[in-house]
Amino acid sequence: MGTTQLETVPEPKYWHLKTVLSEALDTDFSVGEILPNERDLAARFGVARATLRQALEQLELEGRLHRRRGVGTTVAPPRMGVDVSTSQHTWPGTADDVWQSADCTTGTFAAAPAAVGRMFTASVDGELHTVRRTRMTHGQPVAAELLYVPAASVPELPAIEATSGPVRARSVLRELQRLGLDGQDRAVELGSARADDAKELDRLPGAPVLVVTTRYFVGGRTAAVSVATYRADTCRLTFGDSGDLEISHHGPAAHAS
Amino acid sequence: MGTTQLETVPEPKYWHLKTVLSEALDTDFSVGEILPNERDLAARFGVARATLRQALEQLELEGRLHRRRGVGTTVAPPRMGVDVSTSQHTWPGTADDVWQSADCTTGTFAAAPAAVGRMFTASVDGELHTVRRTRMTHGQPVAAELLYVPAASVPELPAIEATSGPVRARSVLRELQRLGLDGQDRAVELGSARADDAKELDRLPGAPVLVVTTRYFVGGRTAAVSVATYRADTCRLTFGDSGDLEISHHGPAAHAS
DNA sequence: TAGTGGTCTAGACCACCCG
DNA sequence: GGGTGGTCTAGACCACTAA
Repeated sequence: MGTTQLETVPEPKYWHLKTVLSEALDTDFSVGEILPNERDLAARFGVARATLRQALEQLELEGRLHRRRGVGTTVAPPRMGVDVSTSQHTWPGTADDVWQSADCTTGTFAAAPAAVGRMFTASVDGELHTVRRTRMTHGQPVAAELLYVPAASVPELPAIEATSGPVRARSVLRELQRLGLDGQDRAVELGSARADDAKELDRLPGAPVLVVTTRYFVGGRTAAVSVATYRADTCRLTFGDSGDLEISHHGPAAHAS
Repeated sequence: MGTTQLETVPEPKYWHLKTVLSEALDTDFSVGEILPNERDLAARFGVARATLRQALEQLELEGRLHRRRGVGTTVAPPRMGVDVSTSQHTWPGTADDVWQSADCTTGTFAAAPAAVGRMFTASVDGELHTVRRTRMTHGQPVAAELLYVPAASVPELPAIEATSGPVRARSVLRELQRLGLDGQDRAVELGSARADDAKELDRLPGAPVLVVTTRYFVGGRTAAVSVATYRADTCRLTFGDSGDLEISHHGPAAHAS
C-alpha cells in the first residue's frame, strides 16, 4: 500500500480501510448520501468483499453508516441524544408521548426471563402483567420496552377490562402512575436484538442494542421492572440535560487533529 | 437439518448455531471452562469455520464467551456491575482506589477531539491538561478514561511541578476536588476501542466499548470533561444501588422458559 | 427484473501463547 | 513447534427492495 507508513507493524487491512473510509466520510460525503455498493468499493480498494464488509460493519457499529439490504449503504446522521434520566419518566412514559404502540399480556412469572424474576423481592407466585411499548423519536423507533408488573403491584386494576391489548396496557400504566415511587435503579449493558425487538426497531436480528434495565421501588419493594432495548447505532443515552450535544464518534481517528 | 422445524422461514445458520451454543453453555459448561477449538466446533456442526465464528462473535458480544488468540475460547463469568452513579464519584475517583495508573500531559485544546472541545462553553484558548487513568475492578481493567481539564479550571495548580506523569495527574485531581461541583451530565453510547484504549483494556483494537461522556459543571460553566471507555463485554454500567444484581444476557433465548 | 446487502463455503496464511 | 484465534481470499447463492 502506497502510504507513508513503513511495514513495521502490519495493521490489519480492514482496520486501515476503516480509517480511510472514516476520513472520506468526513470530507467527501454528506449525511444521507449513498456510497458505492460493496462489490465496487472492494474492487476499488483491491480487497475481498468480506474484508471490506468488516470495515463497514465497524463503521456501522460506530453509527457512521446505515446499511439496508436491497437498498444500499448511506451516511448516517449523528446519533440522537435520547433522554433516559430519572426526571424524564418518573413512571415510564406516563405523561409524554414518546412511548407508543402499547400492548399488554398477562401470565405467570415464568413468562419473564429468569433474571427479571430474580429482581422481584417477593411474590414470585401470582400473575404478571407484561406491557410492550415502542419509543419513538423524530418519527423513528429508537427503543422497544418490556415492562413487567406483578399483579400484586396494581391491586386496583379493574379485572373486567380486556385481558390484553393497548387498552389494558394503558390501564396498567395508569395504575402505576397512581402509586408513589420511592426510587429507581438503572443499569446499561450491551446486547443483541432478539427477533421481536429487531422487528420493532427496524433492524435485523442480532443488531447491537443498549439494554437499559430499570427497577422501580414502591414501599421498599420492587414494584415493576423495565427492560428497554435501544438501538445502539442511532442512539446516545443521556442522563441529564445534555441531550442536544454532539459527542464524538469513538473511532480510532477520534483523536485526529 | 434434522431439527423439528419445518423449512418455513430459513433461519440463518449462524443464528441457529448461536442459539444451540447458548443453550449448551447454560447446561453443559461452567464458567471458565474451555470450549473445543473453532475448527473442531465447525466440523462438529457441519459448517464452515467463518459461519461458526459469526455465532461465537455474537456470543462474545453478549458477554457469554471470552476469546484469546493463542489460548482458546472460554466461558465468561456474568458481567460485573460497575457503578457509574453520581454519588460514587462526585469528582472522578478522588477518594476511592478504583482508579489507578494516572498519567497527565499538558497541551493545547487541539489535542482533544473536536467534539470534546465543543463541550467547553468558553476558554477554547489556553492550555488543557489531559489526565489518563485506568479503572480496575476485581483486579481487571474495566475502563480507560481521558479527563480533559482546562488550565483555567485549576488556576491554583502549582506550575513548577513535573509537567507530566502520575505526580502531576494527582495534582490536577487534587485541585479539582477542591472546587465546588454544581452538577454533571452523562451520556452513554456504543463505540469501538481505539488502539491505545484497547491496549490498556487488554482487548484487540475495535473491540466494543461503552463510552461514558461526563461534563462537570462549576459555577455554571463546564470545568472538565471526561471520556471513559468501558469494556462492553465484561461490564454492566449501573446507575444506582443495583450493583450486585445479575441482569440477563440479552440474547434471542432470553425469553426461553 | 436488476441491484443491493446478507449469508455461506473451503480453503490459506499470520500473530500470538505456551510447553 | 504445535495449537489457538485473527485475518483474508474468491468465489457462490439468497433475501430483499425498488423501478
